[in-house]
Amino acid sequence: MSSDIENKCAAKGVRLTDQRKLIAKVMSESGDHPDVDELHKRVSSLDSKISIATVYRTVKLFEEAGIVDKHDFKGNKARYEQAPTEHHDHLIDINTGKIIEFVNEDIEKLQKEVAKKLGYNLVDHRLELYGSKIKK
Amino acid sequence: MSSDIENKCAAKGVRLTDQRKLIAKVMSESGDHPDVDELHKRVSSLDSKISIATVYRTVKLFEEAGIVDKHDFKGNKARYEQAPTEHHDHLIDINTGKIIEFVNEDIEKLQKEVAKKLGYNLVDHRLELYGSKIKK
DNA sequence: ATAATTGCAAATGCTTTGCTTGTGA
DNA sequence: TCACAAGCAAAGCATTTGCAATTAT
Repeated sequence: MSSDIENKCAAKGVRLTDQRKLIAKVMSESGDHPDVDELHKRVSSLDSKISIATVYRTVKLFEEAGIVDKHDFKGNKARYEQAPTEHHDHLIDINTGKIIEFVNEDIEKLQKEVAKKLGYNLVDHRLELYGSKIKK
Repeated sequence: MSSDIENKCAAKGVRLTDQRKLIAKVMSESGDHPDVDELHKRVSSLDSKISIATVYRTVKLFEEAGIVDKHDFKGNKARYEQAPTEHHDHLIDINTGKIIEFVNEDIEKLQKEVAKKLGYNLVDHRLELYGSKIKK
């Protein structure tokens, strides 16, 4: 019962400690985009002595290994999610904070074109939509 | 010789102090996207006693009045630019930090469509491309 | 006149880090 | 074994804020 992220760590040669295993497990099972405090809260219920510094160091480690993605949405602290197999962007509900993932190949293609036209290779991008629910 | 931003302040009923006038002037004349430190540096050459707290308070004030835009590009501190008349997005050169502005109506339209399809009205968005220059 | 603004320094909030002890391979 | 990781508290950095003095309208 090693978690998804745990397997990726093994594959990347990242040393697995008990704490990292717990953080990996919690992140693997999280369907949302928790911030460090929230992660620490969730992990603490499994190991009450884990320090928040360890959570910070671990998410950074995972991020640098390409195992998790970090997001800095407007006005919020950094949030994390397990690196997805297929890329997606985010729509943030400005009233509730709810995050919805979406994929749009046309936009992806246009971004590459724009970059190319400006003389650049697209290395990374950030696309976030902020919206309010349409009432009916 | 009142600056562009100064006029907008008057129009919005924002009280104009000497310090604010200087910050408005510097921002009006800036073609780039300076951060608060840089703004403070530029303003200090006109008034050496202006405090950085005032710069922070003023850019926030201008931002809330819709007079300047704030950008939090990846890995950098907040940068500011005079609110443009026509919207644009940014491409950031990951090697030099250079910022290039661009407009793409197709992407804009697609963003609205994506939001609508998810049941949201698009209120705001963030699109940043990170790229490296194509060598020839 | 007087409510708003400034400058300063202290406080904040998130994140990183130094150091000593503990531990995975 | 022993280089690396954890826990703790202190430090860092960008930004905000309390307060007394100053200023714009």
